[in-house]
Amino acid sequence: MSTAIWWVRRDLRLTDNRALAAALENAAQIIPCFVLDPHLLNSSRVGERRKAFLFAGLAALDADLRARGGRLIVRCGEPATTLARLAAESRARAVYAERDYSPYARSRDETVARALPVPLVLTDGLTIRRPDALLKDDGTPYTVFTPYSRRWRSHPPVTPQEILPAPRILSVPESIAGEPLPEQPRLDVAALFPPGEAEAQARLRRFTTGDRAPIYAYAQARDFPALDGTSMLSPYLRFGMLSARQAALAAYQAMESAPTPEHCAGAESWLTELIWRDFYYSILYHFPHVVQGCFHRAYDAVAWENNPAHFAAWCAGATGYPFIDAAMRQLATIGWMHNRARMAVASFLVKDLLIDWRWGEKWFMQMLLDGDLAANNGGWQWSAGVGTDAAPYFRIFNPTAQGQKFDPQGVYIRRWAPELRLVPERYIHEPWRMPRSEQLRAGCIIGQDYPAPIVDHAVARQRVLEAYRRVRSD
DNA sequence: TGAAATGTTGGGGCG
DNA sequence: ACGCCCCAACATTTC
Repeated sequence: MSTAIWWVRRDLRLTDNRALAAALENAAQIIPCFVLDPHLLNSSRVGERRKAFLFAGLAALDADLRARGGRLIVRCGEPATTLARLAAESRARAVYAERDYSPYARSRDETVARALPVPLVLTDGLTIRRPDALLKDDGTPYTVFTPYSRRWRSHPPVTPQEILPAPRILSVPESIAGEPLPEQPRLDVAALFPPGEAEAQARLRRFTTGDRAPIYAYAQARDFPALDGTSMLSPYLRFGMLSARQAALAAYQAMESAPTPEHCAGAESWLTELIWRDFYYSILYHFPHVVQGCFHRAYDAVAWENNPAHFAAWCAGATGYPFIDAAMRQLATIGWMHNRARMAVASFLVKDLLIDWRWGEKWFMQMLLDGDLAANNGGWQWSAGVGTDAAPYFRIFNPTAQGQKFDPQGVYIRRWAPELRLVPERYIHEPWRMPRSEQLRAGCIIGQDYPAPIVDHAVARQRVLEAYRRVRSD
């Protein structure tokens, strides 16, 4: 009886999984195997919460496999030796996996391919369009989002036929044993982000189907962090509990059945976010130096202040700017942050505090359930104005104005920074302006219950403009 | 997927 | 009626 290994990495799903499908096409029995790679588990960029989400996701995948007659085999160790041993033990004829694009993943896969006695077959599926197949006419990669997205959209829409159904039944050899997952604190946000493919599918359906689907309001609602206007699918896409291609299909279908052009625009703008995701994978693939430093290398020379006390205040949500602090506490509390808020806090760290964007990038990786190298790195470089398609360096968010625009009544602020709950609306974005009597009435003494601003925005703005000006060539 | 600084215009108050 | 100032509202430029 022929056997193949399905090497599960960040594709924790049975639906629309080309690696799984290819394994099943070529073998009567498969071994779904997740390798706990010490390099990743001990990385300082992998937070406990994301690890817990992964482990719970593996348990969910195991349950889904068992419902189909299979199970998940977990092995611990270096992928090359672990998989070579498993291949020998099981007499597998090949190993199938979904292609990944980070420099680490690519070199790991090369090492694994060399170590295996059988072929390592890599399939598409992490992105919607292949990074190496979406190039400018001159054969070079895109470095600006808008033309990239234009070319991306010029491809035919994703069709339902492309989405591979989950296998109904599969068979795993009895003789193969796994190891238990190491002890791990349980996922404290499991109620908010239940791990697993079933939840991912349910969310996608809820977000994209019906005339009143949230996707239709996305273009307007997505900018207001107090609203429930986004899909909150990012952790699921991060671990492949949902295929990005299936998400794109849902967006196309919503566009097609949109009742009005405005509704259609909502679905289009959600699709644009999926295209951003593809774009940043493409950047990571073609320009791997972004992992270490700025896409535009000149900005590596910016003289950051890197004040550790300021960084600690930013991490803790204690900068004195309510919108920033609410966002940072949301991140620390639930392992997720609204995208509008991500842009604001990133701008604040880099432009107001003059701290190296890589400090913020790393903190996000440690805290986010959806922490993903390509998207996170791309987003940070964009915010810092040092990356592809960068916001010009002088595009500096005003931390107060961002709150006033996108959380006018301070609903989001009050939710995440409860010491400000009783602050009147006219002071909610600038509580330091409250007269003493108002502070007493609101039970919020500035400097005691809530910090005074740690920097003056107007001063900080001039400082960062000067710091960037110094490294510019033109 | 900004925001601040600067420039322009036009209405109204007022001597 | 006129010129002047103020300033809001909007437009443009600049970082």
